[in-house]
Amino acid sequence: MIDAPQNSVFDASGHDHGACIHDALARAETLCQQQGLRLTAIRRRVLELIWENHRPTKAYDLLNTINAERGNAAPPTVYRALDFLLDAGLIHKIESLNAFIGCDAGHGDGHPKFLICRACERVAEIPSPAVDNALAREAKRAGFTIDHETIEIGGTCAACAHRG
Amino acid sequence: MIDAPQNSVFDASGHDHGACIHDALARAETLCQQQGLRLTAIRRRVLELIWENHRPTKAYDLLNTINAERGNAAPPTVYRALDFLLDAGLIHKIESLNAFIGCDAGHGDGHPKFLICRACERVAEIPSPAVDNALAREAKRAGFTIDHETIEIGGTCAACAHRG
DNA sequence: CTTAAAATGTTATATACTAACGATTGAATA
DNA sequence: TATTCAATCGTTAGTATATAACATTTTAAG
Ligand SMILES: [Zn+2]
Ligand SMILES: [Zn+2]
Ligand SMILES: [Zn+2]
Ligand SMILES: [Zn+2]
Repeated sequence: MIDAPQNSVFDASGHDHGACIHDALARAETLCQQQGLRLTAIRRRVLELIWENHRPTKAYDLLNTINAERGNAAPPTVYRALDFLLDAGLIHKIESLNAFIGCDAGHGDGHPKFLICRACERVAEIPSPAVDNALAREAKRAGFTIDHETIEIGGTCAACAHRG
Repeated sequence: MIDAPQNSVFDASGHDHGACIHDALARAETLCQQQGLRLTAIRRRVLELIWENHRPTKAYDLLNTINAERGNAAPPTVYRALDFLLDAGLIHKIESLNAFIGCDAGHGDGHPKFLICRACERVAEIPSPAVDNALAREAKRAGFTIDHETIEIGGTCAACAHRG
């Protein structure tokens, strides 16, 4: 029997989730300060909820939580916060799930790419210069100028495959 | 001044659209015969409308057209046809647009990949073994088993860039 | 302070999709 | 050919996702 690979992007062992959330928010604070953006209470709370979940999170789930806490949120409340966080690069939208996930900067210099496990719903944001380069070549061949890439790979992570 | 490249996947010059639609439907008929699938009137008409449009087409636009023609279509009418066509591999869903486009078999042996021009809304389905291989390597590194790939590249096609 | 821009509250609506169930069609087979 | 059973379709209703429009509040700058 073979163990799931260590160092897998899906490997959650040794994940201190409290620190994970804290770090993500600290990064957000820093980025907003640097860029002169305002991480208001709502925006911060939405980002925090997404990181607490640490999975692709639906807008209306956020809405329900916010409403339970503050009682007066309508869809625009959440969608505006999400738009801000998207523009700031603090979250990504997973188009194939209509859901949002915190950016862990895993895309590096390139475009974001996601491995999405359908079993555990976890998502890994992976860098891949090789993929970016291959796509850049294809685009060039077609005379196409790339603005944005949606790359979402669905399947099964090592832990879930191992688990059966 | 540089002309847009010929042979671009976006190059529509010399495109006989009547023949294009006809060929797509003929391919669909053949495939369904081979696979024992039933290309019913509704399914055929939905596929035809998508090819007539030759752009990512929204479910409710199809619904409105069908309703104008037959008067009695509800959302399930169209969504069932779309599900059938998706399962048969005759169309693809563009997740980032919530829209559907005819499969021109451009994905070859690999997973479908799309270049999507935001200016003219045209879509090119491109093969790219290099991209597939690079993604396969990334997945293997993570111990991840791929089921499905959503690869949608947004930007500007050569003709639109050339046009200004 | 005053003021203008940004952010939020609020209501309403648009768009995308699915569940459930009965009616119809059509291919297989008795 | 009559039976029958599964696939397809019609219909109603409801859920899920997202945005438009405008009023009010908050914030930062002058
Ligand atoms: Zn975490
Ligand atoms: Zn998993
Ligand atoms: Zn055509
Ligand atoms: Zn174009």
